Amino acid sequence: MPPETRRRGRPSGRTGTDLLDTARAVFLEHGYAGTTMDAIAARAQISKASLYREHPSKDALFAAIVRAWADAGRDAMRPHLQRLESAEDTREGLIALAEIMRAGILGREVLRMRRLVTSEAERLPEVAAAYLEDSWERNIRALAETLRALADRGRLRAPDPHLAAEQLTWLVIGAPLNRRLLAGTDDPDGHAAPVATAVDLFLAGYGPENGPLHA
Amino acid sequence: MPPETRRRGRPSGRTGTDLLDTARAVFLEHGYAGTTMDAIAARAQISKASLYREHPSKDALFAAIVRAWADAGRDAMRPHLQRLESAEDTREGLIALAEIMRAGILGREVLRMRRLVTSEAERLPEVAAAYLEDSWERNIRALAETLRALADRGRLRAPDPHLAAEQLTWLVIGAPLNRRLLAGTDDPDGHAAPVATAVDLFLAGYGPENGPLHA
DNA sequence: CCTACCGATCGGTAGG
DNA sequence: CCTACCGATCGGTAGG
Repeated sequence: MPPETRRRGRPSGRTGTDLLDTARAVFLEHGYAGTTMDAIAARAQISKASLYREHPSKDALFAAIVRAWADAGRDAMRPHLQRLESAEDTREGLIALAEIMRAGILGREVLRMRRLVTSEAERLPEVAAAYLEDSWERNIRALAETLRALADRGRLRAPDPHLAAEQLTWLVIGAPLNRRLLAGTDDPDGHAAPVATAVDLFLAGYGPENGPLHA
Repeated sequence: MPPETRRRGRPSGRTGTDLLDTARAVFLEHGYAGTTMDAIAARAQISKASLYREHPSKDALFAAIVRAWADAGRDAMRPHLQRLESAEDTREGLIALAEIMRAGILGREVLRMRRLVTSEAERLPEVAAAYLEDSWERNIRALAETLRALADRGRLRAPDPHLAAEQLTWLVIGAPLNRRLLAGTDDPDGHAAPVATAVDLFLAGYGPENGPLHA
């Protein structure tokens, strides 16, 4: 029997990052309280004792999952921001970006992760704070830098790029995110406003030759 | 012994609406999973058996609490919308309304209730849907009607008042709501943008003589 | 209306 | 001898 098959001295189940992915799936399916360490261990094909040796408690495991998730999502928007920055037509570039932001934030996994972190935010404030920073504030700042760059080239007028970035973001995702968080998962979001309506209001205030925001 | 003291034939603990208020407080303190029916019964000074006679399950009790809460919050914005509609200065009227919306939605109890409903939304979709309708969609529609009335009197230009109402709402509360939901409760929201920035972007698009939204 | 109690299952840890 | 892992079960508590 070849040593690869025997795997002597190597764990046969998932550990490390694989374990976190598996555990995340279980948490997303059943929620925090509904998830048992037994279920996670079973899914990962390790004993509970092994699970506890890697993560000393359920809370610690959850924190590790959120950290890994937020880490993986860091700078996820970078390439799309690059495309916006070099877009011929600023309005169309903004619409394309807005479409990607909306699809990303309203994705099932992202939505469920958000619900999970939010529901435990009071009990585990440092976990929620890290999530907020890595998967939100950081991306807002990146968008703000792109808006500043566009302003520098006369494509926009944005005296406060960070504020503008927040406003654009919430114009795009506020209503559908709220609906998805509170309505069941089944809503195909048929009656969501096109992202262009958000971009047009944004440009009414921040377009290069528009608006009393710069009076 | 006077009959008021004996209270013969009357339950000595809280029932009905009082019971729902008491139970809501316990849920808000400990979250759904962290709340036990024993704790609620004790706080309400009734036996667990009595509690189960009024509400056949923990889920049913929770549903009744959310329904009562959403019901109490219905039309909470009406008087403030009246004031906006008769405001001398539209911008200042919008700012005053925005201030009230923000304060209301970011209140501790409202925020905690929102977290609670959201976290159980997948398990109890009809509860979350009722909450969304009564304490959200309904208020958006009321705001939309006010905006339409202002447009009719030439104070605004709003071809789609419902869309405009949603956009104003999320410009005002999106960023601080997100931060409060994910950050601990301690944040005094020092670095929140003034509501006037939201109103000004809104007016850049919907002001009576502004913007390419009406080109 | 209450005390007492149930079947089951939880997060976490023992010895080997 | 070590690291990696297991079956079995602990004390407490959940909703009903």
